[in-house]
Amino acid sequence: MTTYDHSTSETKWQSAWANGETFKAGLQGDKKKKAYVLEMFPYPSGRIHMGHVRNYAMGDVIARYRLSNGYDVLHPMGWDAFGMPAENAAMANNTQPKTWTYENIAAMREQMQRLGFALDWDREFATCDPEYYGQQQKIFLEFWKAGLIYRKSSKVNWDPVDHTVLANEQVIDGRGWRSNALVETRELTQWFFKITDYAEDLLDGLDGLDRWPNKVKMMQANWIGRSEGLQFHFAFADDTPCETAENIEVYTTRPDTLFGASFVALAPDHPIVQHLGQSNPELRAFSDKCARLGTSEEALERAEKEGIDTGLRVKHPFIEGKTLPVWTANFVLMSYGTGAIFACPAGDQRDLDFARKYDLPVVAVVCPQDKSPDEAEISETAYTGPGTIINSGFLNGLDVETAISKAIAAIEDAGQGKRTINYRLRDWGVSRQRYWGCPIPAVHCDKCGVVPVKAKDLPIILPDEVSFDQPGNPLERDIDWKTTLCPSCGGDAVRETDTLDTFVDSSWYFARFCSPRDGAPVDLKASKHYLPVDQYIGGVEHAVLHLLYARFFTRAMKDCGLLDIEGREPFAGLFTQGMVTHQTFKNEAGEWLQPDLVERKGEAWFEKGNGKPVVAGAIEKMSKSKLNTVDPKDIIARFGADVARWFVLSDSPPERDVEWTSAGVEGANRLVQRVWTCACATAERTGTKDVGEDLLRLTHKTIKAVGEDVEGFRFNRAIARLYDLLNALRKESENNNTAPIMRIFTQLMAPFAPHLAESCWEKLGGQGLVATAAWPTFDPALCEDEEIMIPVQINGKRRGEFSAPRGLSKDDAEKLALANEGAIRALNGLTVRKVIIVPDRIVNIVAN
RNA sequence: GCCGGUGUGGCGGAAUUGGUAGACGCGCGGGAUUCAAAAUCCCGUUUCCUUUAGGAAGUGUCGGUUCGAUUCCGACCACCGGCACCA
Repeated sequence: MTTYDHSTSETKWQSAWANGETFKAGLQGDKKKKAYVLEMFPYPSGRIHMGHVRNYAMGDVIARYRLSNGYDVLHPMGWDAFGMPAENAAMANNTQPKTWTYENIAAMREQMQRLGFALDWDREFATCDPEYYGQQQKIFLEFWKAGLIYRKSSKVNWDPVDHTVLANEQVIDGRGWRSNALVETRELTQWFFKITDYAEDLLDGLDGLDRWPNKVKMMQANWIGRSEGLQFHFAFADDTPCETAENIEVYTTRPDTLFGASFVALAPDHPIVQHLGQSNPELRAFSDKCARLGTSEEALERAEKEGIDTGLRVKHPFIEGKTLPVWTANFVLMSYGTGAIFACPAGDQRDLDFARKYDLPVVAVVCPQDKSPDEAEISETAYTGPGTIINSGFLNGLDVETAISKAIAAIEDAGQGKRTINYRLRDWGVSRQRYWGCPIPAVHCDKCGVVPVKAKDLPIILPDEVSFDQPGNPLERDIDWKTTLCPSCGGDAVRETDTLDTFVDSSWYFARFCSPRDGAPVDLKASKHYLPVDQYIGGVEHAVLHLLYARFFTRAMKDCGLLDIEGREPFAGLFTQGMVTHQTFKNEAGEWLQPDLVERKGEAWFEKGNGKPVVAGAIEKMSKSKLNTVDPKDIIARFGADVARWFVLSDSPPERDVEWTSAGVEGANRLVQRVWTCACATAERTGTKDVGEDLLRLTHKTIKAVGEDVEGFRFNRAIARLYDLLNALRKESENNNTAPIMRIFTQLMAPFAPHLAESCWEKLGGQGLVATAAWPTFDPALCEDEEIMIPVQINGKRRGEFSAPRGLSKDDAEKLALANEGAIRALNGLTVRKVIIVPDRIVNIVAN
């Protein structure tokens, strides 16, 4: 018997799998019974980290389990390879994004292959391959033809020093991350996908996603934010006409509170405010200040509520002669509804805070059930619940629901507005003023305007070499690349230099995996066979955007005839795993530091080597940009791939976040050695007697439980059960033939520690590869014990227990409980009032 | 700020979803083996009080429903994710 040598074993079995095309889709299992298992593909940052190992190990367990259960498994891998980090690296290291990206991909592929994942590498691609983004450009043209694409002006964060557009992430406290200049907002004409056309469809589709976590469905529903309400207009008061607008269009979900309206508020970037600002410096200053908050909704919402009176007044629609002041306020978003609201401070906390701050009137209009109208007055807390309408003319006495309908009817009758369904979801802006992305296949011609590139001229390939010595988008300065002929008139024209949001790349890659080398974006037969993805696995951080965009793409592609799929949903099953987090560190200059360059002395942290003080930051998900990643290479080198895989799955429930610690890796390594020792000892045993009934029962229970745990993503529990079975196996008498049980153990362990399992399988005389061996079955009769322990409680506290056969009658259970020694002791001096018996579970005696 | 989530021993966590709280692993303590160590094996390990045995408290905090609550309800606290140009 030798110690288990992981590196020999890994090399051996990885090449055996590769040579046997074990994980190639379409070659194993039953073609009619397919399983498409997919983990969200990684951004090629250069090195994999423990978060990747956890993510891909989970998918691998599922893929291997399905393979053992006779499925034709599609389990591919690729690279989400466009995006900003490549440009940043190019600037920092004087290299090209393309070079940097493909080198990273090579390094990460190598690391992943060492982990022995059951992947079909023949289907690999990167989104920055022209073969991929060329197909994406075809999709773009089809969407354009279908009316799903348009251009409009919208805001970007502008760095006035670097002359470049900044991502929200690059705006820190209102300043550019590199230049430290105060960020401005600029209007640019940009490309949009009409995702709002699918708002209702995307919302409805959530109902059918029974294998999605509720939290994700809820977040998506809230994001789409369907609301029913009233869109109507306020006419300007006679003494304050407005030059640019006839009236103010507002949207409200609470028209029942119109009588409580105390002001109208416009977004700071509302056209009316912009216009007034031209002649009102105070107003302009306010708009400018709001613009400096950047474009992120978070920044806008967290800013202190402020506003300014525009001086305009509007007529109240229901109260003759009453007018309301028109303010502009930073909590009103131009992007939602009409960019204008009416405020009823009594019924909305933000409106109330604002009204108190600027001394605007507050009139209670909804009286809660448990209060009388004179108690309904509002002080510091707005009332948003149900109740009876008061102080509201013709709506008085109605409940909220009825009042809403009646108010809408009144406005509609007066021709001032109509019932409207509104969505929070906005159209998807896909323009990026960057080089390292998929070029938008459009041409600007002075004569013909914006013209689509002809499909036969695709792909529009990015230039390989660009210069980053000036800020801004290198494509704009690349005259050779930019200059072209108009596809329509043949005259001189220029290419569109905006590239696509990288979310576009990841919105259909799962479909491309079905036929990765096809001349069309997706081969319809292949997509019909393999889609939808049966099990999609990725971080919760993608719960809204990526998943919503992919759902939109699936619908749009299907409607354009680019995709064939049963139903309209790309991911039938979704599992959102928790993140692997780690403390972040910064030096005095505010630069991120790697955890392994930092050491702790007492309560404080210092840089290793130079001893400079270090600021310990938040514990956040591992990400290359914050340098708080932990590379699995040391663990793999010391203990092997199986230990790394086993360890990341063994302790924490997959959906929970884990703070990274290597404490316990030795435990996983001990297990691997113990399994190998046990397998070797088993193979050498000569005992021929059947194993004991306890072990047999435990084995069947374990087969059942591990299967259920794997299907339910409870890998930590499955592993705990494997420990149990192994412990029992090791205690079994030398005289018994444990080989059949050890072979079952090996199979159950295989999805978690596949190399070790192959070695054990071979040692134990298993046929072929354990990877493709049929999953063991269990006998339900052996999964339940005949004798069970039943606890006895007195007044809810456990005082004893007795052993009894399963299915014991209630009468017998009561007798045995009352005769129980512990129960008798506890009942001393008490009178039994009631006995509660849950069969095969518990007996609770109530006494006093 | 808004939306979603999480909270159980020294640590990661388990608990058949309202029925014995702490499975399994890590760590720690004790022992065996060894010239010694490593490795391995065995035993113990929620806290506190009494020590064969027993009792009390205990699942972020406070309160509620129930014969019985980690599980259901209400309020609060802490942390994490997302917020449309990070991916």
